[in-house]
Amino acid sequence: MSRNFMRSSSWNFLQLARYGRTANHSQFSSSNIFFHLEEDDLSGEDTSSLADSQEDFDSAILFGMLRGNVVGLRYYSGVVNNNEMVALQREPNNQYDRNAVKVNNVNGEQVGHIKKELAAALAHILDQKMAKIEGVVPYGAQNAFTMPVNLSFWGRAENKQAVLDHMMKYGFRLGPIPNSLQLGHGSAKSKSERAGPSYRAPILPAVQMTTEQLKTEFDKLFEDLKEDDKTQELEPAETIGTQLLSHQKQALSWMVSRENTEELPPFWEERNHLYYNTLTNFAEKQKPENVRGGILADDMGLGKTLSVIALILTNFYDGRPFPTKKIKKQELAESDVLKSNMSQKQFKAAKKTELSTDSRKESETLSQEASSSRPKRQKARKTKYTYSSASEEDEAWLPRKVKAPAECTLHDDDLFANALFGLPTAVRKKKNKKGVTVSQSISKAGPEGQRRTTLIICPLSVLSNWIDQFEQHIKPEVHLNIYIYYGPERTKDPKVLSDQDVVVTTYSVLSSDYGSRSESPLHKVKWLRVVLDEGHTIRNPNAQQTQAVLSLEAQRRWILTGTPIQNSLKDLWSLICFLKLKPFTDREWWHRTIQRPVTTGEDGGLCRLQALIKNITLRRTKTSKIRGRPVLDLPERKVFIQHVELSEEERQIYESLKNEGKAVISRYVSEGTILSHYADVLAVLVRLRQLCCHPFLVSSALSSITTTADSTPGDVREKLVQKIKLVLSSGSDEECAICLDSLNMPVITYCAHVFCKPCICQVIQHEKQEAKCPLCRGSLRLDQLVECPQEDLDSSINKKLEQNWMCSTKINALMHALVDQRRKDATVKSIVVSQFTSFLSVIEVALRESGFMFTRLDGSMTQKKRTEAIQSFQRPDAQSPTIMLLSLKAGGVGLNLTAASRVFLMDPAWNPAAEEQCFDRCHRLGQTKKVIVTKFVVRNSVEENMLKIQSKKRELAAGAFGKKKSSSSQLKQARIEDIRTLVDL
DNA sequence: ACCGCCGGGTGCC
DNA sequence: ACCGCCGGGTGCC
Repeated sequence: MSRNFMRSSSWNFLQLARYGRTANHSQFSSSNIFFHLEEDDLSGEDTSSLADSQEDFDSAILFGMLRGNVVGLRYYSGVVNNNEMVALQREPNNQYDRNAVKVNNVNGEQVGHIKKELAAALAHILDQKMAKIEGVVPYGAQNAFTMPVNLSFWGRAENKQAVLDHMMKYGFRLGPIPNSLQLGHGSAKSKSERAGPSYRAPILPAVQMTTEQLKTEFDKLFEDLKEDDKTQELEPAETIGTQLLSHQKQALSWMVSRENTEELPPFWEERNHLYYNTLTNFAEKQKPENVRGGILADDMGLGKTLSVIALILTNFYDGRPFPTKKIKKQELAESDVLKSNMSQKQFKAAKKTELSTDSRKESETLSQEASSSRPKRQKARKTKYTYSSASEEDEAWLPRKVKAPAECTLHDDDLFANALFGLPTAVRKKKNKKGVTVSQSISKAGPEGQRRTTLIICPLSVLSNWIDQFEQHIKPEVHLNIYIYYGPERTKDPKVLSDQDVVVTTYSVLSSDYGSRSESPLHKVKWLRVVLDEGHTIRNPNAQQTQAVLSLEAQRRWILTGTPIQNSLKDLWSLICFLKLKPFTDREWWHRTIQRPVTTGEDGGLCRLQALIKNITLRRTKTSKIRGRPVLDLPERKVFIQHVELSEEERQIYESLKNEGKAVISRYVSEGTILSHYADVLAVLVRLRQLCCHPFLVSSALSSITTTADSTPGDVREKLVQKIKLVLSSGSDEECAICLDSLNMPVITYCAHVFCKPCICQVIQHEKQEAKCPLCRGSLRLDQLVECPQEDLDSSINKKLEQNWMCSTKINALMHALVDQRRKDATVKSIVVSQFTSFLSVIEVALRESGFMFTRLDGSMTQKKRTEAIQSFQRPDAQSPTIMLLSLKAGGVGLNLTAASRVFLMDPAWNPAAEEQCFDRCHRLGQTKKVIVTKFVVRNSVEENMLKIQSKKRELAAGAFGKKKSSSSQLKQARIEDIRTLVDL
C-alpha cells in the first residue's frame, strides 16, 4: 500500500466514523466507543477542501463579538424586537455587491443588509465556512433606516486566528466575550438428549449490576419531572374492545389532550396581543400553531400501538369518537362484498407470503396474492382491508362503508355525513374515471374540513403487527377502513387513500414514492394524522426517507419510539422538524437555542431541553410506577457479570497476540500517529476480543492488515476486502448509511465505506456518472465496489471445526450453566448472544455434543428463515428448541423471544444500549418468568477494559449529553489513553 | 435621516 | 471661485 493510499484510505475510514457521529447514520454508531473517540480528530486534516459541508459546528467555540449595522431597513418587511436573534445569509448574486449579506429575522423574513464595508469582510468568512456568524439586535429595533447588530463568531478553534486576522485586515477587531451575551441460520436439531461432556463451573462468582449502572442518559432527563400533569387517565371509546392498562389510559388522555389543545407551544407567550418566543425574542401577531402531537417514547412492550389505536378511535374527529351509529346493515354487507376486501384469514395467508420474501426488495405482490385468492362473497368482519387492484380502483374512492349508487340522493349523503361527523354537509357532483356521476359528501364545517385519515408509517417488520393489533383491539362490529399501501398494485389515486380511516405503509414505500414525487399519492393527501412507528428511523435529516416523511401534510403528528435520542441530541432534530415546532424546524435556531447551549453546558441549556422534551414527550420505562405500582407487572430481571479466567493455553495465545498488538500500538503512540492508524488498532482489538471467545475465531485473513507494501491495483482491492471483513467482524453496529438498516449484501466502496449492495447500486444508478459516496462524496463507480467473499470467514471456521474441535473457557462456562439449568428445569429456554456469528457456529458444536435442541437467528438469514426460527423457538411444545443462538444485531426492534427467560451474553458490546435491547427481547410483555442475564467477561483482558471504559464514559457524560468537553488536545490524549487502557499499555 | 454625502448655486463686509 | 459656504435633494446592497 502506498503511503498515499494509506493516508487517504485511512482518512476516509476515519471520516466515515466521524460522519457517523455527526449524522448518526454510519455503520459505526457513535455509541461504538472507538469511533466515539474520533470526533474531531480530523480537524487538523484538510477537511475543508472536502465537500463535507455538513454544518458540524458542534465543537464550535466563540471567537469573539463585533458590533455592526443593519441597513436598508425601510426596503424590507421583516421586523425584529430588541434583543431578538437574527440570521445572516450570504447573497452572492446581489447585483450591487457580490459581498452582500442579508439579515433575516427568526421567521426568515429579510430585515435588511449588513453595511457593505462589514459585509465585504464577512463574505469570505461565510463563504469559506471559517465561522458561523450569529446576530442579535441589542436595541434600535424600531429604527427606520439602520439598526445595530451584535455579531458573534463561532467556529473550530483552529480557524480562530485566521478569522481574527481576516477581520483585522478589513479594520475590524473582534471584541471580548461579554458574559451576558453568550446566548445566544438454518436451525439444527440434535437427536436425543444425552449427557455429553462435563463442564467445570467458573471459579469466580457472578456479580450483579446495579440498576443505576443500567440507567440511560435519556431517562435521566425525565428524572426530576415526575410531578406531571400526565397522570390523568381516559377511558377509550367504546369501539375499543380491550381493557386498557392504567398507563395506556394515561397515554390516551395525554395524546387526546395534545391533539385538541389550544395551548401555545413551548417557549411561546402571549404579550399584549402578540405572541412572543422567549428563546429568540421573536414576536408575531399570528398565533403559532400548537403541535398537535408529540413523541410517545414509552419503552418497548408498554403498548404504544394499542395507545395509538385507541387514540384514532377515541379522538376520531373534533374530539369525538369514531361513530358507532350503525348505518343500514344491508348496505354495509353489500359494500363489503363490492369492495372485495380480504378476510382476516386471507390476510394472514398474504402476510406469510410477505414474510417469505426478502424484506428489502419489497417486491412481493401482496395484493395480487390477496386478490387472486379472494372469495366471491364473504361475511362482514371487524376490520376491512382495502386492497388496490385494477378492477376495484374506480370504485374504491367512493365514500367509506356505503357504495353510493349512481342516483344517490342528497338525503342519503346527509345521512352519511351526519352519521360520520354529526355536521352539516354540502353535496357536490363528481365524476369518476368511468364517467359515472356519483355523489360525495363533503363536510362543510369543522376546522379540519373533511380530513379523517390517519397514515401510519412503520418498518416492514412491524406492519403485520399493526394489522393484528387493529383486529385484536377493535370490537368486531366496528367497521374501520384500513388500506395497506404496499406492493406493486397499490393505488395511485390519492382519493382512494383519503377515503380510508387508516392507511398503513412502510418507510421504504413512502421513500420510493417520494423519489418519483409527482406520482406519490401519499404526498397528495391532506392527512388528519400521521403516525411514525419506530420514529427514530428518520433521525438522519439528510436521508431521502426523512425528506419523504417531512414533506407529508398532516394536522396531527405522532412519533412512536422507545429511543428518541439514540446517539446524540442531533437525533432529536429530525423529530422536532416532523412535529413542526417553531422555530426549531430551522437548523440555525435549533442549534442556537437548544443544541449548542446543551452541548457546551451553557447555563440553562439543559433546562431548556428538559422543558422542551417534557412538553412534547410522554416516556415511561418498564420500571416506571403509577401510584406506587409498576406500569407493567413484569417479572424481575437480574443482570450478572460472570468473570471467567482464560486457561493457560488460551492465556498464552492471548498474551502473545496482545504483546504483538501492544508493540504495534506503542510504536504508533510514540510516533504520535495512533489516531491515524485506527484500522490497525481496531484489528488488534478485534482479534483480542475474538480470542476471549474462542481461538478459532481469529481469522488469519485479518492479521495481514498491518503489513505495508507497495500497492498494485490488486493490492488495493485486497486491502478493501480486508477492511470490509474487519468492519463486518468488528462487532460494531453495522448499519448501512443509506437504508439505516443492518447491512444486506455488504460492499465496500473505493473510498472504504460500507453499504448494502442494493442501496449503493441504487445511488449509482440514480446519479449516473455523477454518483458520489453518500458519506464522503468521493466518486463512485459500480466496477469499483468490492464485495466481501462471504465464504472466506465462515469456511475457515468450518474447516477448523470439522478437523479438530476444541473447547474454550467461555464455552465451558456457558455449557456448564446450560447443563446445570437443564438438570434443574429442562423447560427453561435460553438465548445465547454473541457479536461474532462465527462464535455462534462454534457454540453450535458444543450444543450438539451435549444434546441441546437449538435454533439460530442471525443477520444473514432471510426474513422467512428468521420467522421460522422465531416461531419454532416460541412454540411451547416439547419438540421446540430450548436454545436460541442470536447475533447481537439480528432482528428488528420488535423481536419477541419471551419463551426464553435466560440470556447469555457471550461477549461485551461496545454499546451498552445494544445489550439492553437484546435483553428486552425476552424481558417484555408476555414474559412470565424471572429473567436472568449473564454477561461473560474474561478477567484481565480487553473485555474487562471495555467495561472500564464504558463506565468511565458514563461518569464523564455526567449531564445528559456531555457538557463542554475539554480541549481538543485533551480529548485526543484521552482517546490515546483509552486505547492504551484497552491493551494494558 | 434631528444624520452624512452629493452636487448646484453662489460669492466683500 | 481651480476655493469655501449655503441649503436642497437624497438615502441598502
